[in-house]
Parts: sequence; structure tokens; C-alpha cells
Amino acid sequence: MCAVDYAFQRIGGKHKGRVIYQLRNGIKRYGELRRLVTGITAKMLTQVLRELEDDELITRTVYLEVPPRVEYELTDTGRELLPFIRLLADWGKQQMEKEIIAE
Amino acid sequence: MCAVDYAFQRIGGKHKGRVIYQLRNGIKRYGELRRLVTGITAKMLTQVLRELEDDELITRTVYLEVPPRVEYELTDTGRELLPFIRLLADWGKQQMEKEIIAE
DNA sequence: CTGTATCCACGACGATACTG
DNA sequence: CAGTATCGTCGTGGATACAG
Repeated sequence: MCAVDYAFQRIGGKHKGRVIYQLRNGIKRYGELRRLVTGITAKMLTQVLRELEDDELITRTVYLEVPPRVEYELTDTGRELLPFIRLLADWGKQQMEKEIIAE
Repeated sequence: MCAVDYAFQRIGGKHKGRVIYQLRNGIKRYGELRRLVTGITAKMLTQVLRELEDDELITRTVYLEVPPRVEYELTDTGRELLPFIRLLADWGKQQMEKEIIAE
């Protein structure tokens, strides 16, 4: 398989990029992510987080408290993706601005 | 909308990344792309190329010859994505090597 | 608060046949 | 050579209700 393909499988999908992006500055809780990643449903957030965890791009830490607390954080491998996500975000931002000017 | 989201919409999907990647060194013909982007069908290649063209990431040049010749090339905007695709490819490659070692 | 379970719609994608 | 047309499948992702 091709490396580009492989990478897209691991960070592709509708929300994965944004979840990783929101974890760029460190630990976030489930509820925080749900608010930050606008438009995502609980089901999808859970699914994305599980996939990222299986891929060892994030860690999941459960605190046995009441109310329960679960924290997510990028692994080293996950952090390696940040420059790439940032580049993409910058490009996207520029393009969006161009479109606004064009209209 | 978020810039990361926006960017993913423009380069997401199963084959877009690879098509852009194959155009990294300049002009390619339809048939070349079909061979280089393994596993893609004619329909999907056409669709991807049209979308990239609409997005102004590539140009499409038709030569009225027999047999017909159609060439595709990245635009400046499209070329701006190359560092990003390369980064992604490098990361994917490293990860794939890790997996092989792990097994 | 942090999830699961179920059901379902929709669009991406593929296979195949055909065309200028 | 470079596509288009048609039909079908499959998985992603959404809505809603429920649970530890």
C-alpha cells in the first residue's frame, strides 16, 4: 500500500483532523472536545476517539470519580501529526479568505 | 466553518491525496494517472480530477488530436499542498515501517 | 459526565457496458 | 485515448433513546 493512502486512512474521515487539532495544546476532557468540535455527535466523537486510541495517536485516561472524568491526550506519534495539521489549517484559512475576497 | 474541516473537504476522500501526489513532478496524462494511482477506476479518477479542477487545484488541457490527449497539472494553489502531502507521506512511511518491525 | 444501543438515510465508491 | 452512463453495494455518519 501507498504511504499517502495509509496516512489518509489514519487521519481521514469527517472529524479526525479536528479532534487531533483540538488536542494540540494538551489534555482535553470528553465534554470539552464535544463543545470544541462543533457539529459532532456523541456517537461519532466516541468512535473517533476509539479509533485514534487503537491507532495509538491518543491516550485515554479514566478517573474513577463521581461524576466520571475521562481525559484524552496526544501520544508522541500523534504529536508528530501536528505540523501537518497546522499546515493544512493555514492553507485552509488562506483559501477561505481568498474566497471571501472573490465574492 | 473551521479551516481544518474546509481543507479536509478539498483534499479528503479516498484518492485525492494520491492524485495530487502523482502530479508533484509536473504534467501527467489521464492514462498515466490511471496507472499510477493503483486501484482507482476510470469513473473515480474522472470524478476526482473534475473536483480538483473545480477547486482550482489542477488545470485540465485538452488537445484536439487523434487519439485525444488530455493533460493535468497542479495550479499554484495545488502546489502549495505539496509540502503537506510530502509530510503526510513521510509520516505514513515511518508508521508503516514501525508496524513491520512490531510484527 | 461519559458514554452505548439501535435504527436508518445518504453519498461515496465500485463494476460493467458503452461512446466520441 | 479519454472518457460517460447506469446500476448496485457498502460504510460512514446522523437521530434518538437509554445507561453506568
